[in-house]
Amino acid sequence: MNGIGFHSHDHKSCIFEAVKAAEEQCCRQGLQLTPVRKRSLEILLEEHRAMRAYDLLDRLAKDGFGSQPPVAYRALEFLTNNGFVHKIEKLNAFIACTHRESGHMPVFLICSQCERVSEIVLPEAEEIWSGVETTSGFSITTALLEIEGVCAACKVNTDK
Amino acid sequence: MNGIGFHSHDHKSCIFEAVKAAEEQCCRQGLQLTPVRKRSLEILLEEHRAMRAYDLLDRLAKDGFGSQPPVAYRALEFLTNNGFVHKIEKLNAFIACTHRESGHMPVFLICSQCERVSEIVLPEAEEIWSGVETTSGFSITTALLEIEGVCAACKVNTDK
DNA sequence: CTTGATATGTTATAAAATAACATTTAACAA
DNA sequence: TTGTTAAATGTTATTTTATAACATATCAAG
Ligand SMILES: [Zn+2]
Ligand SMILES: [Zn+2]
Ligand SMILES: [Zn+2]
Ligand SMILES: [Zn+2]
Repeated sequence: MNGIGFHSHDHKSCIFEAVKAAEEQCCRQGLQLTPVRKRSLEILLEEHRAMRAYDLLDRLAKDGFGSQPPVAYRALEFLTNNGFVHKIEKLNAFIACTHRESGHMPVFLICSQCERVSEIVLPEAEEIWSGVETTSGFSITTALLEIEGVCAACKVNTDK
Repeated sequence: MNGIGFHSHDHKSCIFEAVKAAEEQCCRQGLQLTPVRKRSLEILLEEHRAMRAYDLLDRLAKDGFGSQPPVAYRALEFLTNNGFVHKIEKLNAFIACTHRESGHMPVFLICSQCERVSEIVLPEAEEIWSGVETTSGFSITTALLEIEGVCAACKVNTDK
């Protein structure tokens, strides 16, 4: 067990399950989870935090893959396009998805102190988005919700 | 009148009012709305769309201000810190705020076709954010909600 | 007048992302 | 088999976005 993403969990099985789910989804949808793509997903899952593209690139290069920016950006494009990874725009960084429901619109809590990022479920989200569509006549394709602040753990530390 | 931000409005008075409000707020809070800062706000208000920092810089340089990146970035930092301008993270671009309530958390609709951006009010927002705080123990400082899709006008054009 | 704080200006550099093109790989048709 | 394609990977070069570092100017307080 390991304290990550604001709370402890069994990280090894979490990686294993996520990779397996990705493999299955790729199989079903005829997508190619090639070595560099799979390894990128694994690295992001292992880190379990928002990683910048160039940090991922370093890791990939050490593992014998190409060492130039497009190597990382292409893998990230594939992974984000297919929902395995999300981009945190505020951080120019990427994080492995921790929710297996396809097509969900991710919501992130970003702690300014420990820099950890937690992907949460906002049950009201769908309802809100459809309300916006109704009142504005705007057809939503993607919604990005990034919430910045101080996580519970850091608050405790600060109080001391 | 001019079609901007998904709907028509009196743009000149909209600029005038916003600049006046900024001046008053700066006066009240002891902030300095210096020439370059004021001009930056005016340009963003005139454009009434998301502008990239280097586009703003070009405009400032033409108006006799400095021509190097920090000139634009510093003005933008002042304006965003004080709520006169918002950054659209998805576009790496900046847009003048169209809501005068201080401390509001902005919500943006970004049209993928015409690239126009509209800042909207989401009445449920405060309630949702505080719900997140309660359930997660996370203290929110800022929330970023960027919604991408197709605006009503572009939908009509596409249907034709 | 001096000092310190704030703002502006510059040069240089860092960080993030993409364009363009060559090479490889694997599936497929002739 | 062999030629033909499409997808993926690799590289070099460049663009786009943002900041560091430092010099100069402005102005109010002491
Ligand atoms: Zn997710
Ligand atoms: Zn934290
Ligand atoms: Zn606003
Ligand atoms: Zn549109």
